[in-house]
Amino acid sequence: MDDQPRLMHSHTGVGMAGHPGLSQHMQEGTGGTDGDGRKQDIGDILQQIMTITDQSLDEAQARKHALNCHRMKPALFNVLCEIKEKTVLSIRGAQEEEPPDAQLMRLDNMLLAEGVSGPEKGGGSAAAAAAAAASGGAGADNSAEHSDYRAKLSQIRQIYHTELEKYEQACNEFTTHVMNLLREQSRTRPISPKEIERMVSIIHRKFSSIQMQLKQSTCEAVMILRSRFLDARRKRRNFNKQATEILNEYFYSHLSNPYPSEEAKEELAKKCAITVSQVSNWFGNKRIRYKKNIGKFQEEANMYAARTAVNAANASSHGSQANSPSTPNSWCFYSDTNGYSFCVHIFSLFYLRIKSGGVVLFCLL
DNA sequence: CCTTATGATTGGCC
DNA sequence: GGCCAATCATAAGG
Repeated sequence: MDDQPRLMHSHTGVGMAGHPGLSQHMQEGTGGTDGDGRKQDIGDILQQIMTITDQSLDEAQARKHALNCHRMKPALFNVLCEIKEKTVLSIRGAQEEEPPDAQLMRLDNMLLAEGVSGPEKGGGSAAAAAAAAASGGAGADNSAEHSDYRAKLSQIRQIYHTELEKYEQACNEFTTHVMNLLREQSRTRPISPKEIERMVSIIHRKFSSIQMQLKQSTCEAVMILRSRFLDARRKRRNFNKQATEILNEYFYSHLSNPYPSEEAKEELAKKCAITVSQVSNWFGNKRIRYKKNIGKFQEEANMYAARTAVNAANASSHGSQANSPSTPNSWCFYSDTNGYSFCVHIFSLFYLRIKSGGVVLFCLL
């Protein structure tokens, strides 16, 4: 009963900080009993604060309890929370909404693509596909390397997941700890739930930045692993003979304009079991190397021209042929040192004599 | 082991 | 973004 008016009084005093009467009292220092009493109060509070550490725990608890139980406490607390929110939260509240981090998304996508962060699967299909592509579709002979690669990848994966779990656990622990602490303090300090929320989001942001570092280093590890095991340049494999023949056939039958369209590239890629970019690489290399030394490729050019001619002949004589028109088994191809190419049909008396990419003779034996 | 062949990469150009 | 030219790095052959 004695407490309440004093509290009310001091509250009013705070609320009327700009009141001339109050400042006058402060400046006067000495004088009226009213001013003295207030000064006494402030002095008391200061004294209490200064000696708070000297108090016994029980005493402090009792004081705290008394404070918490005060009738005006909730109302005052709400007012303080409101003021705090208006002054502090409104300033920083605006830029709370953070856009989804592009860098983080990239890392996530990569980890998913490499089969590190996604669901467990037989070695990561994307990586396996990349490996198969890098090996020129040949496969089989480097399966040992692949299993080694997969083992290393799953090792990275395991480390990544345990670390991630550790971080998450630590984050949760820390969050609940801080929340409990703030909740506890919110009974005596003006801490609104919104502020607790804010603090939690700050903690989460801190931890997610740590997580991002983990993701980054995991990505780096995967990249190093990839470059070690799957770098196509290091693990170059020649295309198989059939693929090379298909590509050469196209090249020499389009020698005047050896630039396959995107569709043609896709078709060739499918036929050769290689990627479209490998087809592009092949044609790029072929064009430049052919141009550099046409003489060297003359023989090859003749041979493929002969094949094309034979195919055309076959097509026209037999109508449409279902079985592999590119390399008819019944034809044999030869070339001599003069740059002539021959192809002989084993059941007939025809042969082709070819030079410089064109059919010179087509005659009976 | 040296040379050649060949698929991939890189930097510059348009 | 495709192409060229130079280059790299490995495969293959002798």
